Formats: sequence, C-alpha cells, structure tokens
Amino acid sequence: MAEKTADPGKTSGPPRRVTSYDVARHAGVSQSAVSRCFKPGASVSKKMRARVMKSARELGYQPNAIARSLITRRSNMVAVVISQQTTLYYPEILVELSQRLSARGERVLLFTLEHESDIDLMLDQVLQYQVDGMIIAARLSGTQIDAIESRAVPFVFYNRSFRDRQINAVCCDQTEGERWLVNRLVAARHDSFAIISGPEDSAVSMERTQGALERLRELDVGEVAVEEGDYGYASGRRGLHRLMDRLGRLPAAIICANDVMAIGCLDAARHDFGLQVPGELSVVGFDGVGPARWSSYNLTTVRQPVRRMTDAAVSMILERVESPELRPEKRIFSGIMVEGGSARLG
Amino acid sequence: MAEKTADPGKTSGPPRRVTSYDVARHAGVSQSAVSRCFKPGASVSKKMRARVMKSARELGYQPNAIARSLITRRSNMVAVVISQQTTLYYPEILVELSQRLSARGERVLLFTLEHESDIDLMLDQVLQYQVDGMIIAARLSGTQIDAIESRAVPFVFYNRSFRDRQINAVCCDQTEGERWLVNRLVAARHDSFAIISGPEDSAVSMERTQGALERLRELDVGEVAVEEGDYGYASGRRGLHRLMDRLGRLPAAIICANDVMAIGCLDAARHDFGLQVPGELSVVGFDGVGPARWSSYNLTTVRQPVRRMTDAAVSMILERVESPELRPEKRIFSGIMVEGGSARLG
DNA sequence: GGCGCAGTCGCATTCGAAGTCAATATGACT
DNA sequence: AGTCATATTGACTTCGAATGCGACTGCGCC
Repeated sequence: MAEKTADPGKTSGPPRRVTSYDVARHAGVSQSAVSRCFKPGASVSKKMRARVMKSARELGYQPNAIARSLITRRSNMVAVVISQQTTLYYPEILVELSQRLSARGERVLLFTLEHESDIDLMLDQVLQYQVDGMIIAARLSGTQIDAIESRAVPFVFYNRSFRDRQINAVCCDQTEGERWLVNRLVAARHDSFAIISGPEDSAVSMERTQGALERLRELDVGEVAVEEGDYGYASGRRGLHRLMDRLGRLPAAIICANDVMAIGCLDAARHDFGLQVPGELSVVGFDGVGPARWSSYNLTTVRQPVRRMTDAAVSMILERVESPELRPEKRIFSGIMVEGGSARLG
Repeated sequence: MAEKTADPGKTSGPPRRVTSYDVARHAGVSQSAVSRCFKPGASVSKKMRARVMKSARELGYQPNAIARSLITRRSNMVAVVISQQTTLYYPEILVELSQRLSARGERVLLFTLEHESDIDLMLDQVLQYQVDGMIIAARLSGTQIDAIESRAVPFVFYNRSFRDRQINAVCCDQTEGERWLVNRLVAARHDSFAIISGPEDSAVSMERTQGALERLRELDVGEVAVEEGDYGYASGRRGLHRLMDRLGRLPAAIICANDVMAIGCLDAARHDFGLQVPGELSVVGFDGVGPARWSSYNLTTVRQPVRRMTDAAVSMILERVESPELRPEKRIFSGIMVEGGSARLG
C-alpha cells in the first residue's frame, strides 16, 4: 500500500494534500502518534510532540476536519437557519452567533430560506452535513419539527416558541414587552389605538399583536384597528395610509410589530401627512434595531437583549450536543424598554 | 464485523445512523448500488433505483456528506469570511451569497472576524474544513494572502482590490462612483467641499476618498477638509461637528465614504445645527443601503449592484473550483447613481 | 534480579460513501 | 441459437484521522 506514488499520465491530478501519514513518515513515527499530537488531552511525550510538530510545520500539515468528523461523528458545525423575511435584524444575530460558536470550537453552516417551500429540502441538506446541532430562526410546521425530532439532532428555536410543544427555544418576551408599551401609552392618556402587525403567519408578530390587544382590552380601550404588514419599511408606510383610509381619523397611538415598520409609519406620518410625531401621533416599535436610535426617529421601542439571547442559544445547543438526554427548555428574556421620542409619554 | 450490536454498558451510545449499507441490506443489493442511486448521472436501472429509493425512504436514509467529501475531495462548502464592520452595514451580501451558492449546490461556512489578530487562526480553520473555496470580505495582509495562495484553495475578494497584485476580486468601482458624485455636485455649483472618510486602514474608504479628492482637484475646487470616521452612524454625526469646529463655517457639500455616515451627518445637520438639507447643505453617501431610501433621508448616493456583484463572486469562485488553473481576474462593476434629495442637484 | 506499574507507542480497525474493475445480465442482430 | 456489444451490478479499495488494545520502555521497589 505505498509505492504507487503518482501516475504521470494525468496532467494535474488532485493536489495531493499533506496527510498525517506524510508527517508520520517525515518524523519517523506512526500515524497514530501524529494524530495524538493534535489532540489536546492525549498521552504523548514532550519529545514526541516536539518532533511531530516540527515535521508538521515543515510540511504545512493541517489536520483534515472532514476525516476527523467521519470517525469522531462530530462535525463541529452548527447549522443556522434563517428565513429571508427579517433581514434587517438578523444579520446582527448571525454575527453574534458565529462569534460565540467559534469561541467554543464550532462553525456556522448557514442555511437561508428564500421560499417557505425550501424548508424540506433544506432540512435534508442539514442532516446530510451531519451538523452537531441547529439553531433555527424560521417558521417550521409541526410536521417539519417532527421530522427533525425523529433524527437525533439537537435544535434550538430562536424567537419562535410553541405554546403547545416541549421544545428548546430562546425568546424575547414579546407579550410582556407589548404590555409595557401599552401601559406606558395608556398612562400617558392615549385614548385610541391602532396596530400594524407583521405577516399573519409570523408567530412573533402574533404574540406581539395579541399581547398588545389583550392589554388594551384589559384597560378598556375601545375598538382597535389592525392593519397587516410584512415587517418591511414600505409596509409600515402603507399601514398608516390604510388606517387613515379606513378610520377617517387619526388614532392617538400606533403600535407596530417591529421597528422597521414603525419607522415607515413614522416617515409616512411626517412626510405624507405632515403630522407632528409625537405631538399629534405616537408611534412605537419593537426590536431595538440600530436605526431606531437614529435621531430622525429616536423610536420608543422594546429592545431585545441580543447578546444574552444568542449566548443562551449557543449554550443550550452545545449543552445538548454534549448531553442529548437533556429535557427541552425555554428561556424567555425580558426586553428593555427604550423611551425614545416617537411617543408622548409624559 | 456485525454481531456486536450495542454494548448495554453505556446509557446512550452513538445513535447508530442509517448508512448506505443498511439501505443495501434492506433492499437486498450492494452498497455500491445504493451509492450510485444517489448520484445523478450514474448507470442504474429503473428497477434498481426504485427499489433502493423505497428502502431509503423507509429507513430514513440520507447520504452522509462528510463521508462523501472525504472520498470525493469536495466538501461543497465555501468559506465566507467577513469582518465585523462589513457586516453591520452591509448585511445583504451574506444572504445573497448564501442563496446563490446554495442554488449551485454549495453551502456557506461562515467565518466572522472579531479582531484583526484572529485572521491567522481563522485561516487555519478554513483550511482544516477543506472548503472548496473562499469568498473574503475582510482586510488581509500581503503575507496572509501569500499563505492562502500557498494552499491550493481558490479565493475571491469581495470589494477589496489590490492594485499591485494579480488576484481574484469583485469590486464596485469606487473611484468612478465618487467622480460621478463630484461631477454632479460641482455642476450644481457647489463651491466648497468636505469629506468624512472611513477608517484609515480601509482600502474601500481610501479609494472613495481619493477618488473624490482627485476629481475635486481636477475641477479646481480649493481646500477640502477631510475628517476620519469609522463607517458608523455616530462617527458621521461627530464628523460634522468636528468639521464645523475646524472650519468655522459650512461647506456647500459633504461627501461621506458610506451611507450610514452620511445619514449620521445629515441627522447632525438637521437636528444638532438646525440646517436645511439640501437647502443649506448637501450630503452624499455611498453604498445604497436600505435606510438610504427611507424618506427621512432619501440619500443621494451611489448604489452598489449587490446582486450582480454577489453573482459574479459566486461564479468566479465556482469556476475556479472546477478549473484551478484559471488566471486571476478582477471584475469591476459600476455603481448606480441614485439622485435622492439630500443634495441640491438642480 | 525480578516484579509491577504507569507512561508511551504502533498496529490494525473504523467511520460511510464513491469509484474501479471485473463479472454478469441484457439486448440486438445475424 | 449463437455472437458480440452494451448496460448493470457487486466485491473491494480508497479517502484521512481517531482509537482500542497490546507491546514495549523505564523506573522504583522489594
């Protein structure tokens, strides 16, 4: 198994990468020794390690993670699945996740969803790559979750909770945040409300919208108009236009299911209707994205504690990679009330 | 090699994944047959394929991409390397790249750089994972590029060009874009200029700033003050404050090295100095990010053709995966002039 | 000197799919 | 029916690193 060096027939065969055997031969030791030298806790003498490392350096050897994964059954990759929709906010999360994971020796294998229908194909792909775990920030159906569960891959949902399912999830407490907002607005004597929600099929939007509606009802605020948006800037603008058409008058406050729509709504109020915000209309959002703090907007909103949430997601997934038998767990984080200047709070 | 089913000693051994052998046994065929059924162009009879696929479905078999990669020497993963800064204000590219790559059968393995010093560690990691290629949107030193080149991994730089190096790169023509902006502004009889640049060590910022300065000089515009920023919103604001301090008067136009700083500058002008924009001051940016189109800003800027650029990056990297002998190539794209309302152009 | 022990080391096997090559099955055609 | 070309199939080897197990070393101790 050795003397077939390289067939001179091919013009350019595979580049013949440096393997642990090459290093072993060069250092005059066995392949196992080389392998052990690259494993932290292994039983290797100082002399051996020095010799092997020297050869490795001279040959430019890097252990092949693919081969390692095959035998250890551990790929050191975590799939991160995100849907297109909420693009303004998620890149931040992606970077956070990547940094936290790589600090713990795992890489991010990215899966983006263009269409809902891609989910099943994507799931197959994820499984093929033998990822250690997955962090999912996308809407999955019950059957799709079943499909994942049937494979032994730990997974954590990010900002998707399922009331009726025991599942790992890290969330921001949407309901609580909305209740805070409503409380503040009502305390400041706003007497009529409208809502610009996210897409119907977004669980997050549902929780936010329902949370606000519920509290408004508890506080005996009358009819509340709800206009559906898609989380985008344009839909926030459109939302205000539609509300004005429908209601024929201005509500005292508009609660938007996210910051970007709140910004769109605010821009429409000021530039399309010439309104003073917060003088004639209060607008609030949710998320605490960067632009919400820009002084043209200075949005009153609830900021998600992204750091703590990504931290939690990473910890949860890695704990479950180590100990698959751990029970499902939901970690719910309170948002941070940001009293900006887009709502009259006095 | 079979009767050692599972040692009852361990509480939970490895979950024993379904392999091609399992499928083969179940279908009463050989492992090779199973393998062939999952390879598009292979020579398999219809009957065989049907039988194997049925068994595969029944057992829930998915080919193991890790094992496949080991033997085919093709991981179907492309490393995307981004530095912290790039991401925050340029999030789209990551999603775009991911979607284009996955359409062509490749996944994104994400590497984010927190500190410059992480680059070498990261490079080792990238190589260990045997990625097919890398797309780099981060600043690398000459020696680091040498290091990559010495390994046989194709790579493409995104928006980093190296005047003195033959290297694969996809760029937006920063210089041309700035010259357009300057031409437009000067044609509209702006007579004094200032610049808020990006960080000193950013090649992109250098090109933009130099491009603008050069054209201004050609057009015989007098002294141009340059203030350094860091691409962030706050530094755009700070930039204007510093300029006012230094100059004691208002320039007719301020050219910012990116949109986010232009937005910061614009906010400072309006809210900190009570200025009319574009009435009393023109502000222009570069990039064409989403918020630049929001009606509070409606920025005059040069939009990078993100779609075409990511497309090009993906094509280039994949071409080079297939044919490593291809010569280095730079593809430079013209930006798109966006005549917003943040500059007086009439 | 003999014994036990811990620390190292190498042999051989393993992970799961792909591809080579030879064997067989199929079909076309005389 | 016989011949030959072609299409399928299976046995076996390969990719590169990790690891169980047995072998060997050197040391301390009786």
